[in-house]
Amino acid sequence: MTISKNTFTGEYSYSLDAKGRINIPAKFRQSLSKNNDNTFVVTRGLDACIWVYPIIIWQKIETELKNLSALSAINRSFIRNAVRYAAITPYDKQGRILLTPSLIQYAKLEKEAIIIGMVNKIEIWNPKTLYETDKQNLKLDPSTFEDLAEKIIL
Amino acid sequence: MTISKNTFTGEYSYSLDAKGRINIPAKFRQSLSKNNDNTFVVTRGLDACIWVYPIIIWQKIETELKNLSALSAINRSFIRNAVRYAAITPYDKQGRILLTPSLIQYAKLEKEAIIIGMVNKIEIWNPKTLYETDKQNLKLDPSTFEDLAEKIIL
DNA sequence: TAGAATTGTGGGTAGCTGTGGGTAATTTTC
DNA sequence: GAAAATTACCCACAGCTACCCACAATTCTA
Repeated sequence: MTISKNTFTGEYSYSLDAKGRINIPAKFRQSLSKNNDNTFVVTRGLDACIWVYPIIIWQKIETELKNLSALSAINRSFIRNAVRYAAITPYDKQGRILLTPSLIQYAKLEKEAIIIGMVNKIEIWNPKTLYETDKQNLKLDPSTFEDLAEKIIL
Repeated sequence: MTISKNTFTGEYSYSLDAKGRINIPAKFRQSLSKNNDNTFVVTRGLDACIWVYPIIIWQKIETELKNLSALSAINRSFIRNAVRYAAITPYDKQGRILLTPSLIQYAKLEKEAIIIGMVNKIEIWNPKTLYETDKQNLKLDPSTFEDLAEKIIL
């Protein structure tokens, strides 16, 4: 099997139910390597969305965070935010994970949700917020985009 | 076999069926190297068409995207747009891949479709759109072509 | 040139996926 | 300690998808 594990791509539309559960696309679950024990870690994204990591990827991130210098104020605040809202959630028999009320509120999630594979992690968005963020991003420095595009897209 | 692997040339006319499946020309499938597991990746092209990559080429792109830091908002936006529309699709016993509704809509595909080999990737076009785009391109500044000519020896 | 193999296209179906809801166990509150 | 609220786990089911087979047209082969 050459398909890479713990790698996610594509955009999907799913719905958050009354209990705060949301389905992880079957393709994403199948991409999870066995040692993840059907478990993800959810936390606040740096954008107004929820980030979902396979647990073994998250563990690597935690180790890296520990190695960051504790002297820098930026680092301290980043670590605090990244770790503070993180929750471990195995998915149920139907493939759903449970989101915390705090995260649902942070991402302003309502019933409809967009799930995006971001290669090594997954993002959950309110469609409106995603649209607004896309619009904002168009204003970012275009030359940086072009540099990236030249380097990466074949 | 002297033909180089994962290289595609030529133009073909194929049809998209009611289920969103489209045949990949046999010559293109035969050109795929074994480690692709009969699998392509489809995504949005920069023009109004669908790009089809052999999966091992796409995986190189994924690896580079994984190495971009998520601390930068520009990086996040770039990754999101690069992978958002990408779908991994192995071809079936008849040699067809499945296109997502989103991509079909983006390329305005109807029943008839033109498939073009673009060396390291494949393009799928609505014939009308292709014709219009060709016409537009003739109006482009010819100096752009000359710039390219200096970089690429035909 | 006749037969064999391959190719492109259409369609059927079993099993999976996404979504809702129920219930017993557990925790919280008074 | 009892009642209320919350949580964890289970089942149901409609719709869809992946996989299979069929077949005509084309290409290959001897």
